[in-house]
Amino acid sequence: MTIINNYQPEIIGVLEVKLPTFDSVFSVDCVIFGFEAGELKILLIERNEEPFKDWFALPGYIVEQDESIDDAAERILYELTGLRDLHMQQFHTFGEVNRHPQGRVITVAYYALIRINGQKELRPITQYARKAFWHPVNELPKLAFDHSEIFNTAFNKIRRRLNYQPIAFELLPEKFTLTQLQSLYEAVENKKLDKRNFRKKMLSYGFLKELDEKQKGVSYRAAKLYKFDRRKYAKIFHNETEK
Amino acid sequence: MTIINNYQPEIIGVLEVKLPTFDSVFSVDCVIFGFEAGELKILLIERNEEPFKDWFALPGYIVEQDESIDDAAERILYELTGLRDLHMQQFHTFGEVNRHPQGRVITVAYYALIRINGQKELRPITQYARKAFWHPVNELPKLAFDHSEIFNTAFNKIRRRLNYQPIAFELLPEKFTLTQLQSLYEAVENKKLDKRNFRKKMLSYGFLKELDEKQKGVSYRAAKLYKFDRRKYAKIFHNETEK
DNA sequence: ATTTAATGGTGTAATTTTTACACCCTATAT
DNA sequence: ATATAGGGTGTAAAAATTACACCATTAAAT
Repeated sequence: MTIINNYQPEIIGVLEVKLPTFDSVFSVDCVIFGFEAGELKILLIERNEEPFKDWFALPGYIVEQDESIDDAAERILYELTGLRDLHMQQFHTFGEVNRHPQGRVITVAYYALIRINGQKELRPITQYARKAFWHPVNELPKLAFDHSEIFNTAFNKIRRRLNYQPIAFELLPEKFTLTQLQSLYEAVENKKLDKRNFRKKMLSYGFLKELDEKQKGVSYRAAKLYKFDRRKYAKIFHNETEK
Repeated sequence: MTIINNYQPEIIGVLEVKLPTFDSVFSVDCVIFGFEAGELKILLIERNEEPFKDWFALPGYIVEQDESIDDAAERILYELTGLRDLHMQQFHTFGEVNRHPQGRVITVAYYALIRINGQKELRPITQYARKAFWHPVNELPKLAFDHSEIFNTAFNKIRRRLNYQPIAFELLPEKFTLTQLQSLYEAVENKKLDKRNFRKKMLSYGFLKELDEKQKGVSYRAAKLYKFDRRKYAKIFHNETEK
């Protein structure tokens, strides 16, 4: 049984006491989900640095000393992929001693869900990523570090949250059809749903706003477009927060 | 916009590259729930060290360099309270820059649910806690650091999980009555439940095993005792894991 | 102009789940 | 014996979920 042992307070000023420290690093990793062509995808980078140079990895890097981890997540995602202003949600911290080959690195993992369409080009700002790209969540390649495990944890999380958090609407364009919404649910849950029951249920919640617009550019009967009404949702569900 | 800047690889051996590091500390904090006398309680310590000397706080301390955070959580809880072999579950990491008055400390928070009765005495092993004790979750005092926020996050988490994870049984004695189970649900959800409906529903799940025993030492009609059947639960719910 | 291909859009009945609700039973203490 | 305190049970109404199939509309192809 190890007893906590390296706390040897040292008086610096009148009231300051130095914290016990050792070389340690923490990082954030981001699992960014998108939905395109009926497929669920995640954002990967191709690493340009050792270790795992040339491997695919989740966008992630080291947290600076003077930024919160939430801020770090936003900054790092931007620097590695060019994406910003997403609502990222922390979901788990991975702290195995040997998860990084070069030393002790604890990583806080975040996920976010975004619309792929209409996003500006993916373009890493730093040299640490050679490129960033979307990859379908089925048939994922091996990823650097323990990133496959991080991805699996994230996927399980959002799969579970899909049915009690309004996360689907973050993946779809602002205006979407009920069929698009349904195919997203089908992709995440990996099963077919009944069209009539799905529509009945979704509409019964009362937070979908039917627009006067229709789909355009399709070679078949155009579907009505809907919007997610965040205000109504908050009213109905008493603004339950999630942390 | 800060660009990642302090990664200056340095060749040490043939293949080793030094990681960028800075003084940083991470810790774990534990929110341990117990249930006693119809009340939900958590485990607090009275601090014996600056900062926040003499304050009440969640049991928590600094992770060692060579232990995983999961291991650290178990060790630290033991050292501060004398409790061990709980199943702790990580639930959130708190990373605000100024959450610790003496420097940058990121903390990974864990929760666990345990039976208070039959636990051995609470007895801190280290000097960092003067004592450890149970305190009802209603009327909690101000806690050190951001521990009140950590507690609130934990409480919201378990409140939500109560209805889709078998966590209630970790709080009760191995053999319990349906009334005890119900009063636990009522304490966590903070509302009265209907006795007949509650029993009907609980029993309908099929994972409660009725024993041939009855309650003892009560001055009224003794109630039947039940056990939670973990194997049946796993069968019924396909062993859904939670991370 | 007609046909084809592709998806849009709709209702009802059966089943299951949830809710609301009140009284007698039994063990102990007096 | 009786008072006390919680133990234990059923039914009907309402709500939610499931299963299930066909006609409508549009653009493109002919």
